[in-house]
Amino acid sequence: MNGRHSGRPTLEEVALRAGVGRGTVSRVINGSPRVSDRAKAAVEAAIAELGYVPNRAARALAGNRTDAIALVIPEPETRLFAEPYFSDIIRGIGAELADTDMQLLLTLIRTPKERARFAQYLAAHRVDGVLLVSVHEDDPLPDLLEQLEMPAVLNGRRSDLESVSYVDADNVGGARAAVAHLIARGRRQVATITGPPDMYVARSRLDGYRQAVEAAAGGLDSGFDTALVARGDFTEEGGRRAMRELLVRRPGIDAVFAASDVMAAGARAVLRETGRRVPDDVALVGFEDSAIARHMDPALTSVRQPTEEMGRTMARVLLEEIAERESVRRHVVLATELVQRDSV
Amino acid sequence: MNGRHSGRPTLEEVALRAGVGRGTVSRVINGSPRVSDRAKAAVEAAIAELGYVPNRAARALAGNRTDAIALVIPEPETRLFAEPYFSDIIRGIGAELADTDMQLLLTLIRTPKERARFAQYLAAHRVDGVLLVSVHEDDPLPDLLEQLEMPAVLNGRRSDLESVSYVDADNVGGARAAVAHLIARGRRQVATITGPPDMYVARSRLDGYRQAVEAAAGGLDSGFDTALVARGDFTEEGGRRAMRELLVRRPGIDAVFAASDVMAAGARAVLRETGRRVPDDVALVGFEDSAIARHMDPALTSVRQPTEEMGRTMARVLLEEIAERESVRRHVVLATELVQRDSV
DNA sequence: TTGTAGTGTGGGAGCGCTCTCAAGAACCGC
DNA sequence: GCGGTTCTTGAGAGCGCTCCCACACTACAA
Repeated sequence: MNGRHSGRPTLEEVALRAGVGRGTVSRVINGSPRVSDRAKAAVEAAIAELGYVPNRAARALAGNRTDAIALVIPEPETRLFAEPYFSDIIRGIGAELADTDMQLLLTLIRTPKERARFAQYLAAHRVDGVLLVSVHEDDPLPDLLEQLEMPAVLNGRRSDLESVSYVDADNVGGARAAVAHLIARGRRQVATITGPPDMYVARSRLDGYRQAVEAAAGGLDSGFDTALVARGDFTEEGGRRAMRELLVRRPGIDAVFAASDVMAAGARAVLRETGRRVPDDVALVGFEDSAIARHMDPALTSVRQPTEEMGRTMARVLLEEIAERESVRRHVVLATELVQRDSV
Repeated sequence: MNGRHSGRPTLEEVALRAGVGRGTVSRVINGSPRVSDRAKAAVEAAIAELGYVPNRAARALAGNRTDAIALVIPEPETRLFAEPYFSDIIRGIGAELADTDMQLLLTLIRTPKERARFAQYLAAHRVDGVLLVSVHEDDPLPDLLEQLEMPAVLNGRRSDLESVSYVDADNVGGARAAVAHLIARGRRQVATITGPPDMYVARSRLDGYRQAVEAAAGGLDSGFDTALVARGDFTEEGGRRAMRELLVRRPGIDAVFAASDVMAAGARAVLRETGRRVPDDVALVGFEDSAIARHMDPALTSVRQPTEEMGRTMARVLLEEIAERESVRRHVVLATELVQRDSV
């Protein structure tokens, strides 16, 4: 640092070198069409020679924007973070943002205090938009975002009536396909382990299950039977409990659709304990196609979500929303796919 | 936005309301001691009444800093990202940063082009410091950081001579403990599957293995025997290949220390294929204590790293380095711990 | 009394950009 | 060849902060 001057060239110096005014340089940098080819070339040359890089802070200050978006992760979910799910989402977001000069801010929220702080943060408009993962039904954040007119995209939705933009996987379709597959393989007593009923994703997967069961008509011992539905909580222990419950209620079960791989892992353990073989005695399907699925024994058939694509889409949708002034809400649902392994 | 004015109060308005000058408000905000109690109280009241939040961009511009640090993740590693390892690191970083008003920028680097761009990014001083995870030996980034005098902390190190600050786990100690445990349980032909030799972490774990073997004296069939060392690459397939190799060379192996859980999973598959039981015929220990370890069958004994603590420490060290003007390099090594499960 | 430190304090200058506006250059049709 | 467009351009005026200097004012020593 040579005293006063920090060493890095400024827009003014570029202008001087290119023999044009500051305004022209600014126009070139921002891709304005109203610049002559000659001026543009001169500016570009000067930028290259000087190795000029715009000062982000100055830009943000003058332009009243930040060129940054926040990825918000509620702390209870940081465990979930450990799933390929999250890393894929993040990779997708990163890929979509790569060609932009948007920055991705990681914001973990763990305490109500931090939540309040984040609200203030938003109110101070320190980001241009927000990406929210794993929202719960009672999450106040989306509403706050809406109220502040802050561009935002959710990963998943809180309900059918979700007003904020979201990108979601086709949970209903995925679950339906999984259960239909079980039925097609001749299973006649297909149970399901659900997620917490206050989560939309859990209800959706249950809906898919129900649709497949009701569509099967005579292919099953019974129609939709609540005794075949056990409630889990997306944890392994929850999967265990639910599986035990199911076996008490209907010992003859020959297939289980678990609404998450982790719960499937719990169920699998109980099946083993009770001397049931997978898939010979009981077929098992999970949801998410996480690492666990591949490493289970036998490898778990599971419903895959296009996770990276979801991340990309979230970023794209958010950028669109930031770009346009009117806030048109976008709702995107991406298809899921059944990945067949050895547990069916 | 009501025309000219964006609505958010500025420092100037706070000053007006508090009946002081701009300088005084700034001093209060930045915790300068040279403010009278009376003035301080007045300013604080005004801030509260107005709900004032400093404008980050203006601050950055005027103060020539950014209050942001970058977490850099090389793309090939984003898979790794899916490990609890990363999420724990990130959680640790987040925890340490929570009380600061530092922002965490997520930067994925996947192509050489993006790498170049990031270099430019750094040169433009758009962050106050950098956190680098999973550095490879030939990674030029740390040197670039050093050259730019940019505060930086690595997760792990490139070699014994690492000059940049780093926070690492005690890989040697962890590996030594794991192998010593195998020997203590009476295993006499303990093999190891290593990581790529151009990774320091892989060499460290091999060192630990060697130390334990050499310390065992008569407790083993032989001393350090290169036939018992097979090279993997931290992938499951690599673990498989290495395991096959070992079985060809020494069919009587009764224990394997894999330098990562994923490779242990690969090894386990081969052991199963060749009709060997774990742990009855061959005991198995991994490293990392990832989710896979818990879900393997039998559950894998593995060396746990204090991951969240590593994240915290990285952030703390980086903040210190940013705070002080002299760049004193810090090297922190945190202890590991053997988590015993059923594979030994 | 005068001098010498030492506190608090206000406000000018400036960080590096974008935006706006008016003026000059170039071009059009008649 | 003229008035009227349209395009291009330079530069002033900020954006909201921090830094720093100078000016009170106090306190105490000479």
